[in-house]
Order: sequence, then structure tokens, then C-alpha cells
Amino acid sequence: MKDAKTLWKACVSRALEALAREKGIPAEALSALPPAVEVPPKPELGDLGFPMFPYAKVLRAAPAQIAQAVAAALVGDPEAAGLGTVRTEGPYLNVFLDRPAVVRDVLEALGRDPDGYGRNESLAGRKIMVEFSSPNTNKPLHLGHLRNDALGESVSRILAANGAEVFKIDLINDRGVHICKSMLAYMAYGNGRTPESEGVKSDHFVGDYYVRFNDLKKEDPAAEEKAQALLVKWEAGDPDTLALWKTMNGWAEGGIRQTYERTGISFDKYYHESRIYVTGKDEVLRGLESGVFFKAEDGSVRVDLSDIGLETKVLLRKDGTSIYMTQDIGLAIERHKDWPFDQLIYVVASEQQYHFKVLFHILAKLGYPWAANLYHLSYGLVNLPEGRMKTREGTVVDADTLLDSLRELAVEEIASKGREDAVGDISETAEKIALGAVHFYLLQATPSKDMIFNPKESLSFNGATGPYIQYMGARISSMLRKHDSGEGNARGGTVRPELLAGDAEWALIRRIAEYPEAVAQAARDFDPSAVATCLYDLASAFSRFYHDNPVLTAPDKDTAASRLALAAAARTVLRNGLSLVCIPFLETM
RNA sequence: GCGCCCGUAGCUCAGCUGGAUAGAGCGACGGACUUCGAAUCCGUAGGUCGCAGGUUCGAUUCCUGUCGGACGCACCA
Repeated sequence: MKDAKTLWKACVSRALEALAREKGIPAEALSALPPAVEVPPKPELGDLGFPMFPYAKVLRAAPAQIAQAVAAALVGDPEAAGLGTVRTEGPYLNVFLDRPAVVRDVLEALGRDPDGYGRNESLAGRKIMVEFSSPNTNKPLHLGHLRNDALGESVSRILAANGAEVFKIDLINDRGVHICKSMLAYMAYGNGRTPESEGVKSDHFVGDYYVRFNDLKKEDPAAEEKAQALLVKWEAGDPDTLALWKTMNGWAEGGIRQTYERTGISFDKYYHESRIYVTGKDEVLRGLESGVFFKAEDGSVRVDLSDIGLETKVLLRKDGTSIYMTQDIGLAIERHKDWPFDQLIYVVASEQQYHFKVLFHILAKLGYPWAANLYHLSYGLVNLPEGRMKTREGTVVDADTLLDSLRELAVEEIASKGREDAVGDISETAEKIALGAVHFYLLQATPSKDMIFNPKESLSFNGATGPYIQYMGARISSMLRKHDSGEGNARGGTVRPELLAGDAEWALIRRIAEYPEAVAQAARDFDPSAVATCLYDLASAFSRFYHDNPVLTAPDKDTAASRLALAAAARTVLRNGLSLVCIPFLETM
């Protein structure tokens, strides 16, 4: 389709130039106006459309007249004649592609390299590091993390599908007052209990104590100060404090990693804040020497940000300790040494835009050439219909709990359809459906925008959902299984593209043909929704197609074989695409 | 106050670099299973694209202003 698009563009361009020459107008006048290709609003208007408005002034003619003249020229163009037919629609020049030819090309491309369909090499040789998730170790993952994780993992896979070499990293925030609060509450109420003794997932166990810190505050007004004091003890290396910290962090991180495994995300390297929080200090001191930073009257080291319209920013406290920004400066430099990336993408919520703006600017000021290739993939908050999730009010949607309830619903769904025997491992299948539901829900939206998560609605598996797409994949798989076991009429038939030229088939073929472009666009915009939307449209087109076109039961062998080939092609694209948006493909459900 | 993002059908969201009567899903209403699994399909109703200007042959899309909302503007992460 892409090829047809560019070919037609060239044909139209030639015809326009010829028209200009005829009128004695220099062809150069058109060079600033390359033909714009678009998709007509209705399929019966054609497959490609070229608006002729822009040429009215230069060619001194009405757009509709130009369209007619160009159409006439194209009829006589032998190259264009082989690509389809043209028709004018007022000021538009519309193209009807040669359907069998496109069908043949698409099926051939898929047959040649099924797994590679949709991949490209545009980012070949490029090393891209992606940081995402970056959890705190005082509580389990919640819905917001799921959006972050899904985005990070999906973008990583999409970039890899465009040829990039991707390195995924996770920064575990295992240090700070937040973890000290959990520790303090545990010291007060723990009594030696463990996740094992209580039968609670270990990160939830730690999170429960973080919540209980609120109780502690009521009992002990000095609780906040005690948490600060505990942090000081931690930094001083107090053995008892370190031991408890280690134990509780182990629980928290262990539980969090279980959730990663469950949701299918992974990392090439974990960084721990506790081990690197002092880095960056040397870098800042060096910047002070070279005059990039300055020492304020109170003794703190600061950076002047007036060149980007901001105030000054402290980088080292007057006591010489480092802050968040200092760490991130050091960390970026260290990471580039660890794995010399061409680009580093930080998947972090939009709340931190200021932070990254400043960080990138500082690194540029320090003279790191790669600073220009740092990118903050900023995503919006996930809110509830009632508003923002609040830990204090207990409205936070916990990731594990959400997945559990979705899985439970999927189990019920399987039972209500009497498919327990057909799906094999019910629990495993239900878990994959739950994942499909969550990931599609989170990735179909534009990353930068805040989104509302309606628990009730999101529990539906109907309509534009992950399970809908999975279902179409399962239905096609079912057909292919039947065919393999000898059922149906496709055996011995020949695949003939001209038998797939109907409107329903054509709509499906177009979606299949568009998929590679969606993968490319998703990489350009760091936006998986391009892929998610394409897959939904594809599944939907397949659903319409097979609803009124019998595949295996088509009376004629060749028709059955041809339709089956189309279905198999659709399945391949679904399989490839779903993996890019972290949705498990299901053979049966 | 300043910065940044967002305001499209009752709800949740699409709408690619400005282009042909603004699209989906959910919800509502009405249809389709002795036919490859109905987690499906088809139809109906529903929008002055927050508002006002501007640029353009043409603006949901670009610019300005304005109203409304979210998030930032720490020697917290």
C-alpha cells in the first residue's frame, strides 16, 4: 500500500508538471506543492485521494478542471494504468487500486517472512536505552505503574521492531523516608511477622505497614521526625537499621518483580538508588570548577537557568549532600558509560516535566553531546471517575488486585460459554485475557493525555477491548486447526487473489497493508496507540469479513483456500502486533 | 502570578504533516445464532468539535485572546 501510495504520488506529480508545461508555466512552480495523498472518507470514492485545491492558483484553473485534466493525462500514462484506475470527484482526483495486485503483494510479503512482517530497519544501528517503571519499595504497584510499565515495555518492543537495539532499565527507589516509614511501622506493629507467616504477597505486606504508619502518627506525634531520624541512621550505616531495611526491601522488590513477571515486562538491568544516590556529586563539583555552576552565598551549589527562562536550581545543599537532580545527573552519565546509547528515553509521568527539562539542559551545559538525544516520554495520570487516586483515602487501584478481579471475570466468562474443556488451562487463559484487557485499555489512549479508568467499564470484554482482538485471533486459529485436521473445503484449493477482491476482503487487506506503517509511526511518536488502534481495526475488519463470507465452508475449493489464506494473513499480523502492545496471543479462549 | 498539558456524541476515546456529509466503543432503542465458537454482526437515535477573533480557496487540526480543568514552579523523590 505504501508503495502504491508513493508510486501514485509520482504519477500525479508527473501529470501536473505536464499540465503546467502545456500552459507554459514553469514546472518549478509546482516543486513547493508535492501532491498530498489522503484516504477518501468513503470506500466507494476510492482508495487514495488527491485534493487539487493547492494547484488552482499556480495553474490558473479551477480545482475540478485540474482534476479532470490530470485524470485524462493519467489514463494515457502506461505506468499508472498498471496500478489501478482514476476517477474525479469534483476537486478531488481519486484512485482505485488494482485490488488483486495489492492482495497478491500483501500475501506474498507475509508468506515470505511472516514473523518479519511489519518490522523495518529504519532505526538499525541505533542504541536506545529506555528507563521505565522505577517503583518505590514501600508499596506494591498500582494502576499508574501499569500504565508506565505497559508504555515502557511496548515502546521498547516497537523501537526494536523498527530495527533499534534497545536496553531496558529499571531504577528501584529503595532509599528515602518512604521506606523508613514502613520500617518504623513494622518495628511498632510487626512482632516478627513475615509475608510467609501471614500468607501475604511480600510487596503488599510491606505496603500494609506503610499504610499503618498513619496509625503510628496518631499514637506518636513525633513519628515523622522519627522517620527522618531513621533515615539519618540508615545513611550512617547503622547495622540494625540496614538489616531491617534490607529485609523489607527484599520483600518489596521481590513482590514487585513477581508482578513484572505476571504482566510480561522485563529489564536488562536494575539500578538501585541506594547504591547510586551519591553519584553526580563529583560531576557537579567539576561543573563548579569549570564555571557551569556557581556557589551561592549560603554555600550551596546552584545552576543559573535564566537562559531557559527559569530560576536557579540547587544541585548541592550547603552541607554538601546531593539531591534528586544531582543523582539524575550522575546516573545519566554513568548509564552512558555502562551502555553508550544514542538515545535515552525516560518513561515518567507528566508531573515531572520540569525536572526533565532542567536535567536535560544541565547535561547539555556540561557538554555531553548525547544530551540532545534525551527524551522524556511524559504520560498522563490515570484517574478514577471520582478524581485522582489517593493513598490516604484508599482509592488507589492496586495492580495485582485489579488483575485478579479481571481474571476472575474471565474465568466466569469462559464458564458461561461452556468452554472450560476447550481452553485447557482455564486459569492461565483467564490471566492472559485479563492482561489483554488491561494493556489494551492503557495503551489505546494517547500517552500524553490524562485518562480516566472506570473500573466498571474496564471490566467488560466486549467492544473495543483487548479480549475482542484476542478473540478474533482465537477464531482464526480455530479455523486453521480445523483445516489442518482435514475439515473444510480449502484442501487442494488454489489461492487466487482475484477471489479476494470483494469489499469486505478489501477492507481487511487494507488494514493488513497499513500495519507496517502503524509500527513505523508508533516508533516515530513513541506512541503504542497507533499499533493498538490498527490491530483493533484489523480485528474488526476480519470480524465483518468472516461474518458473511464462509471460509472453510465456502462451496468452492479455490475460494475456501483463498479466504483461508487471507484469514491466516490476518492472524499473523494480529500475532505480531499484539506482542508489540504486550497482549498475549491466544490460540483458543 | 508564571510554565506545561488538555477541553470532540450522555460516558470513555480516535481524528496522520489543515482538505470531501466529524468517527469508534460503551450506554439507549430495534434486529440477526438448526450455518466455520454470538467475547460476534447489522440498523436507529445522539455533536454550533469550550467560547471569540485571526491566517487560508478551505480550520476539530495552525496563531492570538478568553473561560474551564489537570499537573508543575522545594536545599522531596
